[in-house]
Amino acid sequence: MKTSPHRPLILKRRRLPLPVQNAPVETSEEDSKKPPAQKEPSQAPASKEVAESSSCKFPAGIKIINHPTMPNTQVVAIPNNADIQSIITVLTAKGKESGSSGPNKFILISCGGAPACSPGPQPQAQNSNDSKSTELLTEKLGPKPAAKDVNVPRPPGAPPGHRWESCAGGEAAGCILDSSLSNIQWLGKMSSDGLSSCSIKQEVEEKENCYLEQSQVKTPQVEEPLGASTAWQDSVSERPPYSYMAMIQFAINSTEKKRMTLKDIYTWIEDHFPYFKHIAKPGWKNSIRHNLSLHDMFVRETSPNGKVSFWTIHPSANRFLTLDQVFKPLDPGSPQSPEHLESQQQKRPNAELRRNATIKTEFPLGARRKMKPLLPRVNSYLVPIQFPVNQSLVLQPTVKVPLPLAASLMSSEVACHSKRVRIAPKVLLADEGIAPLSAAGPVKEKRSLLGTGLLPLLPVQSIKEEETQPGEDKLPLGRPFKVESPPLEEWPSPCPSFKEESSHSWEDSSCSPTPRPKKSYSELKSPARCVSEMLVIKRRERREISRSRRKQHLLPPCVDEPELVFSEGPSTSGQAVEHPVCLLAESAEPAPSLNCPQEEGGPFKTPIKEMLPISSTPSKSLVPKTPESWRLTPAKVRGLDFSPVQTPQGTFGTLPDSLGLMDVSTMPLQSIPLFDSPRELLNSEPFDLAADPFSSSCPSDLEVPKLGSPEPQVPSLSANRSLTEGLVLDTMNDSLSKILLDISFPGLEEDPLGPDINWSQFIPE
DNA sequence: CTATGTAAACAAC
DNA sequence: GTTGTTTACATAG
Repeated sequence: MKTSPHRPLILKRRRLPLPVQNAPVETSEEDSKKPPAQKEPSQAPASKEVAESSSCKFPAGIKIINHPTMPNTQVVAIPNNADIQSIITVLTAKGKESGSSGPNKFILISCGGAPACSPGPQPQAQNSNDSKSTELLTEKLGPKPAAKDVNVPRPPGAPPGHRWESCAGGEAAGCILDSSLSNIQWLGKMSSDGLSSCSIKQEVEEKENCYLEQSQVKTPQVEEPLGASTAWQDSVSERPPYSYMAMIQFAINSTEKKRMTLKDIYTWIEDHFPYFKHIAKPGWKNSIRHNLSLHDMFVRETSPNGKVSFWTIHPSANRFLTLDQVFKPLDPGSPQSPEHLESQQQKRPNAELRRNATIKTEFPLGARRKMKPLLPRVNSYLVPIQFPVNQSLVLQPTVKVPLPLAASLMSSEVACHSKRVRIAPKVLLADEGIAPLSAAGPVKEKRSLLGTGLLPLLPVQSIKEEETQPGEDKLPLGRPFKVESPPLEEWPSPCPSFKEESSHSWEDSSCSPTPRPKKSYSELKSPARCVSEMLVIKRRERREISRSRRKQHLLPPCVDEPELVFSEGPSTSGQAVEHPVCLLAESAEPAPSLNCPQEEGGPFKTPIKEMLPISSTPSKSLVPKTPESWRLTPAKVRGLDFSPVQTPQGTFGTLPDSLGLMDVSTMPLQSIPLFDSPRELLNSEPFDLAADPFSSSCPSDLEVPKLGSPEPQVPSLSANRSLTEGLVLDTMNDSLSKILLDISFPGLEEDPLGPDINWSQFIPE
């Protein structure tokens, strides 16, 4: 209202229609129209079958071998086309049965199999088809929830103002996917509830079949209507502890398609947080819009006809958070609303929070269940994750460090870094961003919200391209121009306007004192400012530079950032092995050597602010985007509080694909190929195996990125060895972690791991 | 300083 | 009027 002299000059915006949207571009309304009933039944048929057939047994086609060196650990070779979800279920059950005395850790690796069978998205297939495939996938998985789900009637009995989160409404739809098998929450429930291993299947089925049930399970009101009611009522009048950004994410993630119209977002929020409906000033909507525009993680997609805009979450930033995920009863008997929990936590010092969070992920479910959820706001960078940590570890053949250690690392991070523990290892941002690009080549998209859970490692080259270019694209772009169009136009793929960038650098900025990050920022920034400077008053200059809150990018443009797969020596000096994928790219770039965050802030740097520049930093995040830059730019994966998956590559080890735990927990595994043939790795740049990843005392150490050396450390992978991705399922911790396995190749040599195992048998080719 | 919230001015529909 | 973008300003940590 007050016409401030400072009023920015607003340039015209051009809206570009999404290029190819998904073939079936449905409006949210349409989605909503779909009957929820259908969903359940159709849900994850495959997994179900498997589960049923195998109930407590392993599905056929799976090979299990005791790990030669790790006690209570078995290596499970899974056909590509197998239903991972069900396998995990079974293994979990098995592990639980065995308890600590039996096999309780399972290293899952792909043993090939018919790829064709795998419903998972093919890495290579990109383009418009993707969208279709995605759709199909969706269909298979279940009916669409519909944005309207949001409006699903509250459970009878639920207090009016009371928030009946969980699966209610929009989430229901999304829940199906999120919460069903794909959502490993059930694991927790399983253990906490004391379900027998055999009941797992049942559990699963229940979830699949009845999303409402889910809500019941999770929803406090259902469990304890009376007790909670008071608190809940209060909550109605109290502002939820979630930031707008978080709420938007909850809303969007509550839908199956992970997209929502502005209106639906409003509705969802009002439905789930009565405060906004009854108490908040109308301005909250403005804030919502503001947040949507401000944060890069929110991407607007326009339907082909250009009439409908959907807001989505950038795949690389999406952690698939849902309201129910942040909610966790402190104790079985007295559930609390997420808000309360968070509020409580907020009061708590961060350190403590982190600790708790960590514990939560590390401890047995029983204990975990009591952990409070993370905070949404500032401290909430730590996002609650149902499924624990995901780290990538490289198991070396010549294990200097016993595998057990490695495994233990996963479960005992705490011990390692008493200081800071990363609670939720976020999935690597890079993954998604990179994956698509690499595979698609020109087409960037390949999003796989639904289907892509685990993408195969990307070819080095593609990655390279991405990274390289971004780095160079420091072209000044008119700042006012937020270039969405380029991407849109350029990308035929379904994924519309994603401003894709490969990720990298989280660490840069945070990681080290390295000048590089800043440099890039500044470089980028200035160009961006050009326009503004011209147009705007000088007085603002300064401010803009430092404070401008333009769209907050997910990732800083730093291209150099390498992704780490695993770390090297213990506090090594920052030397780390980079992900193969990144290697090339990096080499091209001038990379100053970075030290890891660890050094900086201690042994371990919390992803939180330090590590991940978060979204909100405006000025820094300024990245001029040229049309190309959008494409090429490395993910702007910058921040996220609630947001994005912050794991920068290095931090937890990066996974080339989007397979992070998050994916595991949130996506339907059955549709996802577990991993690709190790061959990819072979073909791609080898890691420097020389460095012993395990030498480092703890996982945290693993993440040291080695940006510096221009020369790729591409030493070489011994001919007889191969790296492949795998998952480690630790039933003791109920954790599922992604790992990199270094295995010796068949026939080539003897297996260092042990005579007992012939790894080659796991490797198809 | 950062992250967030709020208000507001505009622009494009 | 709605939606989307971008500033400005305020505030808490």
